[in-house]
Amino acid sequence: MPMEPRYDHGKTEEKTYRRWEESGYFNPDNLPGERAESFSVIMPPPNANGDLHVGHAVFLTLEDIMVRFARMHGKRALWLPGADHAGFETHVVFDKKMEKEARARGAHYDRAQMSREEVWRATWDFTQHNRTNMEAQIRKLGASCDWSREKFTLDPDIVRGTEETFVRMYRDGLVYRGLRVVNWCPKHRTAFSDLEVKHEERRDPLYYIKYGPLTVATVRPETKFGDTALAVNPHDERYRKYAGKEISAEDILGPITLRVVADDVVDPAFGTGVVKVTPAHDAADFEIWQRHKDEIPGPKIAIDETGRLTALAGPFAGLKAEEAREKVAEVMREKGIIEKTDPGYVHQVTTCYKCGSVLEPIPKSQWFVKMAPLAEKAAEAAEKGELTIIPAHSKSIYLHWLKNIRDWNISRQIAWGIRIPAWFCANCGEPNVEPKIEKGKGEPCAKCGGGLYEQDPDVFDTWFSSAQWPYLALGYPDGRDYKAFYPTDVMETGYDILFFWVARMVMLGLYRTGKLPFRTVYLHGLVRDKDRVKMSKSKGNVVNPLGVAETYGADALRMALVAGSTPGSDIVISEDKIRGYRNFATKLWNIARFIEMNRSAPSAPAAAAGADGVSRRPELAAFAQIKEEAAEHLAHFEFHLAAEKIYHYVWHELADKIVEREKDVLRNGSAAEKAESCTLLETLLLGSLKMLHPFMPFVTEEIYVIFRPGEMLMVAEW
RNA sequence: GCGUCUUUAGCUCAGUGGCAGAGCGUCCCGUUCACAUCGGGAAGGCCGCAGGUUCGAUCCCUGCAAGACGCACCA
Repeated sequence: MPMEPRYDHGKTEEKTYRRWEESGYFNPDNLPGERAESFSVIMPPPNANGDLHVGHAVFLTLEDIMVRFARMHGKRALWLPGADHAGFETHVVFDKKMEKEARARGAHYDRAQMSREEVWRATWDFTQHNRTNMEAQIRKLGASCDWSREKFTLDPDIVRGTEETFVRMYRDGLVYRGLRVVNWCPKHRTAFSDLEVKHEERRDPLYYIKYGPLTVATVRPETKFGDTALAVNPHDERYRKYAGKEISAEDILGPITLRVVADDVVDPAFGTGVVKVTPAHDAADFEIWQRHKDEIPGPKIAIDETGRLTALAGPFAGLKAEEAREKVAEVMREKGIIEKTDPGYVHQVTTCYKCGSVLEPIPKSQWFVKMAPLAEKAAEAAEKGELTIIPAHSKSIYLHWLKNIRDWNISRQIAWGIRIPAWFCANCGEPNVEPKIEKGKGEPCAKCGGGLYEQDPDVFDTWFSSAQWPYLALGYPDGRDYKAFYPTDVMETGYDILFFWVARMVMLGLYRTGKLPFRTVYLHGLVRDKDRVKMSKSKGNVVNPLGVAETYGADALRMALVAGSTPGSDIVISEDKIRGYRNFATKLWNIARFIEMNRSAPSAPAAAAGADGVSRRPELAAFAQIKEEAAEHLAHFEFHLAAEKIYHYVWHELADKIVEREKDVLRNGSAAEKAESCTLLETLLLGSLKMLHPFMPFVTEEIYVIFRPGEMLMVAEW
């Protein structure tokens, strides 16, 4: 049957994927032949809260290339797919969806009107629906992952494993309950880890406020209702006489008395060299209090969880902190307490990475992971070279972070996630991680002897369970897959989650399994448009990978994402580039069509007849050279170099030179010459298809089956 | 403040211690040919700047400049 004059990806991609999937070869257990060596990659589970975006297409392409290459090299290749419940991320997406739906009904959505169980159930349904949708999208891009092993991050065994890790870490002293000033978002009403905050530059007035004989410079006069002390540097001659003494002052709500403590963190050169200590609303001040607990009072809550001033603020109670600022300053000015105001002070504020709200530091008891011992081992693995990070410079970024690490707050005040398996005594509030608790009853409380408990309402930071994904998804500790495929070979993901995810997987993997979860980390960049602008929905410059795959074919998109993109640097993509690779698929199709027409022409002798003469042809040696170089590039994770080399060979060598040269032979040569020519071209074509298959799996498979009916390129030898 | 990266053709990016590359764009020519989703050809570069190492540097080293990003409790 002659080949279609045009390659129509729309007609064939879905069919081809189905053929792969039905073959069962995505599952390493079903692969043909003896396969002693295994190769495993865990897919970063996409968030089950929306459509795939082009960033997903990047990692699906790169990982698929690795896996297909390994599979074609006779390895037991496993690529384990998953879906992420994505705790807080999904919480936010879900809220937006509910708000939108409520607005459409002319109603108002209020999460507080729903019980925890209702929220959970609705979010569950939402993610399961998205998950199905997402799986179909992953298939469209040609990902050869083993669907029979697919995991969800809330599968019972994952939840159990995560809880177990928490309990073990608690016993080992690596998890503790601590009262800290946390990063609190007054809009989302939850705390965040230090990674989830953004620092933003602001220009605000700096108020110089009189405290009796001393003056303090601050940008937040509204926090003064939470003041419990003043602090100066112990070496500051100007204030030595005040250190350790109390000062009295006329303040906004009447006279106050504050003790002045001496502390090294105070920079004599900044402002007046005197700091007001507000332990409830500033992390640094909280630490000053911790160092001077015997001398000064602890946190006084002047701002609540909604970001409004409390009763401590007297007439200002109920105002949002930012609204109150200038009002408080105004009254102080009237009372002559403000010495001066410097209007243009540039400083950093921490904001919510999701909504941009200025975060309100407030003191809360949360669960923290003690990072230093974990980080030390994670750093050591990279320093010793047991863990390779690509690109190499990422290693210094990784190490820099690990060496300056702070403890990790893993408590989140939302419903969607894995609930923390900790209990508080109903009587005295003492936290307890150990007792066997059924329906709130357990062993007597160690502190007060009570036997009734309430479970911590908080859930884990999603990254706490994600950090355990490689070994939990493989069935640690007893699973067959864990034994066969752990440690995995490569972790391929974006550089933007090096700390969030990669470093933490290394830490918890080492902690729990004693082994690195992967030997190599490959980091890809962010996708940008052709003007180098980061893609975002609000800018309207997003490339929808499914739309592109629809228009130009998944193969074209894949090549466009790989070619010209070096590891760790951002990926620039444009429609022109994608179109270029669509043209390449067409070119390949036409090369094949030309060869196919000639070999099946009535006058053509059987191709095999010319085989003897072909083996000596210089084109074969040249091809072998190209193939070796491409393999070398792939082995070194230089996907872009391999892609370009193969592209260049197929178009500018095979098509432009070899095929053109052979045309003459095919028209005018003897029967033997024609046969040799056919064999040569077919050999080079099939070899090229194999080389190219990991990059452009659909079109190559589609052509291959025409030449080798009944066979499958996916499991051919590379 | 600490750290990382980038700087190469009009644009977006590869690359190499020994004549500087691709895609797109531009210009010219070409469809009875596998392919106009194509072919042939052309123009276009102080490889950011200044030093150093070297027989030789776009590449290695140092400094500088510009830009991007990450980390960070100066109120």
